[in-house]
Amino acid sequence: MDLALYNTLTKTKEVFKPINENEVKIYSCGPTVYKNATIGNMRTNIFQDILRRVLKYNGYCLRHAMNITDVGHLVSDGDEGEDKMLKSAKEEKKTPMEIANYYTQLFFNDLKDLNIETPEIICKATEHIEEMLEYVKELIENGYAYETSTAIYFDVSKLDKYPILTNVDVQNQKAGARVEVDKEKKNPYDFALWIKAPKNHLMKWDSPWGESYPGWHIECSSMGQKYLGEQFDIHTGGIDLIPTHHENEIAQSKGKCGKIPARYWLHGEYLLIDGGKMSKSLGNVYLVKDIKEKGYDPIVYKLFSYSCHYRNKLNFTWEGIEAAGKSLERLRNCYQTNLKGADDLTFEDKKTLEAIEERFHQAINDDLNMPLAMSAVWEVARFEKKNIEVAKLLTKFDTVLGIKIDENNNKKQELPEDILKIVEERKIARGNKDFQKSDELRDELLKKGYTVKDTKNEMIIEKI
RNA sequence: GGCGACAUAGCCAAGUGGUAAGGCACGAGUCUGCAAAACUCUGAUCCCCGGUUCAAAUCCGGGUGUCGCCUCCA
Repeated sequence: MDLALYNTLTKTKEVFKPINENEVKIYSCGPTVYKNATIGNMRTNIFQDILRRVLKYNGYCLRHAMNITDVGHLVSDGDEGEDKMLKSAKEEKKTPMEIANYYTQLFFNDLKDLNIETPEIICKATEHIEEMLEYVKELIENGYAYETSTAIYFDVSKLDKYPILTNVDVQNQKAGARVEVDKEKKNPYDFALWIKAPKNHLMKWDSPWGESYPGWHIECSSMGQKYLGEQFDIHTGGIDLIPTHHENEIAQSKGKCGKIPARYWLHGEYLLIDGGKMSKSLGNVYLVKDIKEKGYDPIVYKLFSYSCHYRNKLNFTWEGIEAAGKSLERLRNCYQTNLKGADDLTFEDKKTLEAIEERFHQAINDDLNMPLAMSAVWEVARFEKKNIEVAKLLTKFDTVLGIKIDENNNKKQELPEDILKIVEERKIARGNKDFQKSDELRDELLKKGYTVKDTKNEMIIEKI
């Protein structure tokens, strides 16, 4: 069954054909570790995780690299201004390295909470300064870069076409309409490859141009090439990276080796908050931590994101999270029910399940259509016959979903002794059909923060 | 000003030519001493107008509305 992916490069859905038959090489633009990753960032990571899992479902092996930007990301891409790492370091009175390590750790904690697979290769910008310098030198040798008093710039006019990802008329754009123009730049769209460090600049390295530091785009080009080669299969990132970062990565690669670094470019759309953009000024920036603090398993957010295709905007609301929370609970319950199910499956049943599995596979292979795939998942979850084979199929689906469907919602909790005592009393009262006392004890448990659910055979006590 | 996306039931959303997936909420029911949980059932002709077609939510034209990008951003 063919896997089709939407390629930003060609603006069409294409059948995916890897360069090497069995190993798919992917590069994902990772976090800039000077601040918390938001649930918006995480939507992109979830999308990338789905891509990984779908490729594996189709039998591919992966070589997936993701960078950690711990230097070189400027406040303004107009090439002046502070490095973000330095800005945070100053604000938090820490060294840039401390800041980077701290937020890198938080980032990986989020990935773990969301059950997102870690790429095979994690590469830090600060550990690849040599490679970046080499890359810039080659660009100069190839005639694609020039030096000014402040930086080494990439000369976009040397390219056959720029930009290629978006429809912008570079010639007729008003240069400097909103940003101050560096008079030494040859073209308004020229961007900095390497920047000469001002005095007192904290993060800087020796280079042929004195103490200096890398521009934003060069890290991805050089690390991508180092770990995946001059051209690899898939490059991913958020949609906002298209016009600047990815455009310039392509420019750099063309200047160095004449190739566009990846054949397929996949971009995840934005997450909206209450119908609009997430922004600090609106006070609607949420982190994974916030979802946890509201009492939800972070995986609820992951399941929530499956309600919408990755190339469409998804509107985040707490109502939506509540809905996804219910769904996750039901799915896990269904799995447990099937695990213990003893219904026999007929030949027809098996054929029905196979057909659903087929639909699931088609959905994920149709440009990772998770909303459609989920409808197949629900059909299996609601399958009238309860059998371990059904549970196994759900487990198979979960290799793509990654929602830990086999996690038991009702796992026994350690209850304090005073609570256990009340529970025992209530069991006796119910045994004697003393429902008045039973209800009183239920109220008492509620006051102490525990809910009670009576099922046929047992009493389920849960902490609120 | 330039570029682009979207508009489907109360909400989140699939579907891109043959008479509308799925989830949540609501309502009804089964079960239960009750409650909760669980389970079952129930809902839309697809922003408006015009056109193409045997046939359109789906294609074309024109409106209206919402949002995003063009400065850093997943």
